[in-house]
Amino acid sequence: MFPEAHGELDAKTPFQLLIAVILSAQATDKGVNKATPALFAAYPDSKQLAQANLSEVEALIKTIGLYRSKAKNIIKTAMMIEEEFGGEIPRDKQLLQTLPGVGRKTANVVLGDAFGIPGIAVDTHVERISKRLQLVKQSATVTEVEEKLMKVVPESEWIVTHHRLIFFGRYHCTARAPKCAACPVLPYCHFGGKISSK
DNA sequence: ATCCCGAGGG
DNA sequence: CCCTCTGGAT
Repeated sequence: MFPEAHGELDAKTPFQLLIAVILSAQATDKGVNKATPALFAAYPDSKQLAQANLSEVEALIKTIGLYRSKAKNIIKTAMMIEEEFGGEIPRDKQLLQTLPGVGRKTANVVLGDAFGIPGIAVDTHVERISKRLQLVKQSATVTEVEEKLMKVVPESEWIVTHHRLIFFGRYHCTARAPKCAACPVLPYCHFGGKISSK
């Protein structure tokens, strides 16, 4: 079910992963992982969450941020999984994106981490690094970043590359105060270690 | 382009 | 205090 290395989100099933990824928008994995145990204890699967009370779900995920829209979205998503997809998570990017709260990035992560389907999800880290290393121009959209990376990286390594970029972005090439002095790819970086931590 | 939102880091 | 976090919908 889970082929191998996935992200740092805690989830026992594809459904829980889907919910966790929706919740992770503009939030840290750590923050999501703090809230999901209680959430999944109360609503372990789509059948349970589809019948959940809105304000109870809001209370459970409040600490994550953006909780009002996220509570509404995950309940509606659970309802759609039950009613339109027979209780199964669709293994298709377009179908996944019909679920509320699921966009291009979330769909890619779920397909890759739950089903091993190759793709490169462009999140804030991947976008930042691609631009600092000038793989794409500063004004590039997330879609352009995704296309560029898929062209440069062989398909068999898309998922691994994605996770490496995330890890690099989260712990080294951070948005604020990146650790340029100890950077392995400093010679390839346009900024050459002088990113003003503005 | 803007809104939604709280927690944690620097 | 201000910035950032595996964005998505309007």
